[in-house]
Amino acid sequence: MEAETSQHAYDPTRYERPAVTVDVVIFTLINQELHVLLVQRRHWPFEGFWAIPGGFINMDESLEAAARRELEEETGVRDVYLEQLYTFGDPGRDPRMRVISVAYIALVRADAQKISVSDESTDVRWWPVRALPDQLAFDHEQILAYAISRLRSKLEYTTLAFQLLPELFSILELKHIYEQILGEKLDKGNFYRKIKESNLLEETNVVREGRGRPTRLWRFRRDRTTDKQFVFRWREDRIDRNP
Amino acid sequence: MEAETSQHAYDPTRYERPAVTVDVVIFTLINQELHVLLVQRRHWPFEGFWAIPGGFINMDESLEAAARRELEEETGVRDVYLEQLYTFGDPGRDPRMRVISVAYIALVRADAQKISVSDESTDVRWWPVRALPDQLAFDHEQILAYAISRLRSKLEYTTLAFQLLPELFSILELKHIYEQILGEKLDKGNFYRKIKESNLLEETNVVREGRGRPTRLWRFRRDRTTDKQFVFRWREDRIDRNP
DNA sequence: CTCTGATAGTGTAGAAACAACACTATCATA
DNA sequence: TATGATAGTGTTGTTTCTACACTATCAGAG
Repeated sequence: MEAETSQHAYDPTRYERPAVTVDVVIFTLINQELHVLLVQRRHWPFEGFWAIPGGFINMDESLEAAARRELEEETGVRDVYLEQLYTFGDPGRDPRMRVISVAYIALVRADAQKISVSDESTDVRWWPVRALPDQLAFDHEQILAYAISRLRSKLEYTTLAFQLLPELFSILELKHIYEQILGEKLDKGNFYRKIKESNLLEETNVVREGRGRPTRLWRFRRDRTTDKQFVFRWREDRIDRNP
Repeated sequence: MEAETSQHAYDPTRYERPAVTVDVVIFTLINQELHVLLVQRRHWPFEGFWAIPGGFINMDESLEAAARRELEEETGVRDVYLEQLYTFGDPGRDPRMRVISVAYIALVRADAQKISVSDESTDVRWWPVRALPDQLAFDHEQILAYAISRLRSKLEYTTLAFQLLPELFSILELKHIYEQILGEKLDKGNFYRKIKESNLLEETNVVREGRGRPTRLWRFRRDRTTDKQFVFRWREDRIDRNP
């Protein structure tokens, strides 16, 4: 039921309204390592602290559209993977006013990482998730921790990882991403088998020359005619608890 | 970054704000069948339509507190399982104004199901999820469908089902819940083994007399010293896609 | 030209998990 | 004491997982 918990029919002036923002946790791979985009705040509160990029929603755009707008403002990237993460709305999380923040996760390809500093921030940069700033603005540590945990757990039963790779890639590069995000080593042979059997990849005849034997490149099969789920193993931390 | 996408430092009057509501999809078991609580709307818009209970958030309560308040208003129940589901905020989902709705899932025990009609609704009742009203108010069909799908997928890798049972229950009652929510028959022997091996249950010496052999009752082990994940199988629809 | 190191990719065997279903156990009541 | 009903266990063939040994193909060193 919407807008009618009160005793009488709706009166739009009766309720004080919180502000609603959209924050976007933007991940990418740089040198095979998982990074996240943070902006350094110019103003009070949390002046000088690093924060997850975000902003107010417009009244005529959907939440996802707002997230895409933010994403494009920060990175110039369109058409990336975007997923709603969670909505954070504790009173007092912003000292200025009540703010409800709908958090999104975005995955940006390794080959599209130009970023731009806005007027509201003094700096923008990619931070490796293994070495983040000590403190973030607002409750953004909590948001970021939850985003990383969600990313890990989703990686195991979705095709998310492909969103981080360029069009063509080798199977061992893919394995490297999994190892990065899951934070553990995977068996080469078993990885090969699983990814091949999953039928998620399409072989190309592109080959990359390197030090050893030439590397066959593959692309993600987008027609989704996959035979099997692509799952590594059952893991405790698959459980995607709320924050 | 909060509240600072504009060109200058924050001016609270500059932005129009959406209304924010919390909707709670409340599940329970009645006669071993999964039911959901819906209220029938008294006023425009969607007068006479069934809707998910919900209401505006207060400025000084957290989102979860608002959800618990709604839940208690509708069912008089406290201390139930409550989880944030998703935030729905498309413009136009409410004809009166822009409404952002944070949806929650609640699981209510089978033995606590008293409900009360509020002034805003003409009726409240439990609907079996297998036979819901044809049309719901607002975008509530979408919310409800997503809630059911989330419930199904979470059931397989969490201990959610225990939230629907009374303190003591038999293993076959538990199996019945799983069958209800997953919508498929499970093998008795395999279920026994899995649930026993999971070490999630604690044997009691309470026995229920019935038609055949007496039934041993169990309780959910809350100390969480579980050896193993409790998982039925890998299923396609485990993937918990966004709506 | 052949050795070596580096990368790519395959084979395999033991272990564990799964699924199907047959089987035993214990009660009430006819 | 037979029968039906519910509770609970055993068993077996199949699939999946994991660890790790193995083969393959290249560049460059000697």
